Amino acid sequence: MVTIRDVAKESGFSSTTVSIVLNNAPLARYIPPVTKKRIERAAQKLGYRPNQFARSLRSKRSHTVGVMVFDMTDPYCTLVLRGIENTLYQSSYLPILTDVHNERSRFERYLEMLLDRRIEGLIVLANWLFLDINLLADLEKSSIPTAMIGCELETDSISSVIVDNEVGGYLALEHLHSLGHRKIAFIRGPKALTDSSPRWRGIRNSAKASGLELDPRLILDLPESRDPMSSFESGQKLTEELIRQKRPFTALLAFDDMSAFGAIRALTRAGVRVPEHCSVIGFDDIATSALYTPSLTTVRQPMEAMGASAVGIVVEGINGVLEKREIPACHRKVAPELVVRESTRSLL
Amino acid sequence: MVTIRDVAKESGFSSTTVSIVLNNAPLARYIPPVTKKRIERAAQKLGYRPNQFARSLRSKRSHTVGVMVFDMTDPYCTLVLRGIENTLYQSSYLPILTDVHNERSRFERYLEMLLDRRIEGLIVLANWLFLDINLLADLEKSSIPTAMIGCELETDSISSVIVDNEVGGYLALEHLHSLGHRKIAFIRGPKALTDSSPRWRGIRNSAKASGLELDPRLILDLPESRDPMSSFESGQKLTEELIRQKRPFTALLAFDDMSAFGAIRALTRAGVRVPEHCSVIGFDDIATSALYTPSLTTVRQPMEAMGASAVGIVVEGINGVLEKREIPACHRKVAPELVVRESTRSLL
DNA sequence: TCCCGAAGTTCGATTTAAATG
DNA sequence: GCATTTAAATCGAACTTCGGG
Repeated sequence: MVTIRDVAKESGFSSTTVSIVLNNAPLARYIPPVTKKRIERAAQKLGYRPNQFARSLRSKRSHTVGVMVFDMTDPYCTLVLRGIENTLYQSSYLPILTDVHNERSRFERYLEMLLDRRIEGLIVLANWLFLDINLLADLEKSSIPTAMIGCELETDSISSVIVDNEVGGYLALEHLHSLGHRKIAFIRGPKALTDSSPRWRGIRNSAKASGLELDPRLILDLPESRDPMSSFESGQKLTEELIRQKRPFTALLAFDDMSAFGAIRALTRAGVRVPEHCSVIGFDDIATSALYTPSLTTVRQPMEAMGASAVGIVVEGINGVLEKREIPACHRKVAPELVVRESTRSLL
Repeated sequence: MVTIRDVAKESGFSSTTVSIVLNNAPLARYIPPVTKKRIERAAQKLGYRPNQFARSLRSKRSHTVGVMVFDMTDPYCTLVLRGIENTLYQSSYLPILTDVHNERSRFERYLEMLLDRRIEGLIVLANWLFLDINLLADLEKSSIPTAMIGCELETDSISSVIVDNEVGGYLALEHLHSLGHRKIAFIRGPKALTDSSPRWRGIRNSAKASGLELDPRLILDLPESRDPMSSFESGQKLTEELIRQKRPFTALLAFDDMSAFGAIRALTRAGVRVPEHCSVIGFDDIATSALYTPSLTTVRQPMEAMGASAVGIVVEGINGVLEKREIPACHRKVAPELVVRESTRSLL
């Protein structure tokens, strides 16, 4: 490996001067262009690559941000990660992505690894269940700026970025109602998911606002689970149940896109065509939703923007730490957006 | 930050002894249990966490493997990444994942960053186009064990793991033929993709073996593109063209699952039901394929296994470097598997 | 005083060589 | 020679201090 001393020797200057020139440090002002040229050419020639370990050891900086995802296979992740990656790239931080598979042991081990690598910030993508996160214990004392996406913590030391579930629920039902649907079935989220209750609140508010009455027998709940795939399967099962029940409904509002796909599968198999005989609306707008047949009407979470926003918070936090400013945690709630596609149709 | 010297002071021993004990180095044999206990308790008490930068600086090891993906939003990636992550986790290497968005500039910048971080191995997931990879230039001299997934290079310094496209193509057509289909439409891959030609070769071989004649007017090609989404759109467009042409066909063999989805969308919109009026088969078995309505019959690439296999090669290569053994590059071709679901149906 | 460059110290852990009883 | 411990050198870069012109 070629070191700074090799460059010094090759160029005929001391390693101090080489360091100053290559880093364009303040003192570089005084160094004549000829010297700079010579040094730069020497570095070029030898293929000098500063050792980041030495540099980090000295500077106590890693230019690294940890990213923990609870389940990479959840399609919800991909676009959020895109947003994170893009924004970090612009800030010249290198993300270190870990996937904890919703397992406590992995969570702990990866957290240790990230801490060992001296990450300067942390972004947690808590996309699916598994709650009793005692990040706090290990994190609060480390004073690493942290942002969670998709889940808000009571603590005020950890920032968060979440979608406004209540508005989203409201939009979804409002859309179905405006199309003339009155007999509507609902698949609610699992109770343990923090998204579930505000989303349902928005639905109830929307119902109240339009004078719609909700039939309790058309309201079902997804079971607890730590697997995104189960959302699909449960969506399918619950819808089959709904059909067996023979209570008529002309539209179905699913908790998320995955359960909506399950519902469509069940309906189609039962000979109920979507959207001709029954409209279906989802939530999230994952990549598959646009590709589905029929393409899915849904409430979009601005996932890339959410990822970018989390990075913004964390980078701001890092700057705060560097300048010894105290930056309070912030909690952002972003607005979702209705995306109308083929799976919903007007009764009018 | 608490250093080894703090632990030394706290325990009453020198930092040398502390290091020996905590690392359980060979010399630890001579150190009496009492001393060890004292040191361990001191470390515990202070919450000592060895500085990886200092350690890496000394040992010249990073315990890190770089992973470059050409496009994270390609659904093909997710499961491969799972396989990579899982296997690296077991080997105690930390993956550093970068997404180059199929952009040359990002590729180069991220490669620099990874090299700066002294990755000990590299895995490249070349899932979609963008060929003229001159990795070689930067990589061969660095002597970092490298494995590519999904794309085989002529060079023999870089290992590869690819699916046996020819077998896959064979399986796909054989399946349709065995169901009684004789008028079959084909959507081939873009010419620039290395997967395209062997896959087509397998199809032709299968046709020959069963005495099936291929109608050139039912054979279309996906255009070049560096966006996985375009595969869907093009699949849809080409199928619409096919339908407009009014040449009858009872089955369609798509290049990949995305184009198959596009085809299904086009067929469905045209009132052709899948699989009642037309069977469709894809390639890859991405996550969405099982969720689609109808669920997609396809040729599965064992993606997790491919990821794991690449890690195996790279870790083996790292061990080789450490022991100064010369490990030749290896090229693995894994067998695909037919997955029969709802989108294909027998004519018999 | 201003400009230029070098010698020496520091970061934190590992390792070699060596000093004790 | 053996068990036990440690001082000092090392890794590579950056910064502080200082001297010569």
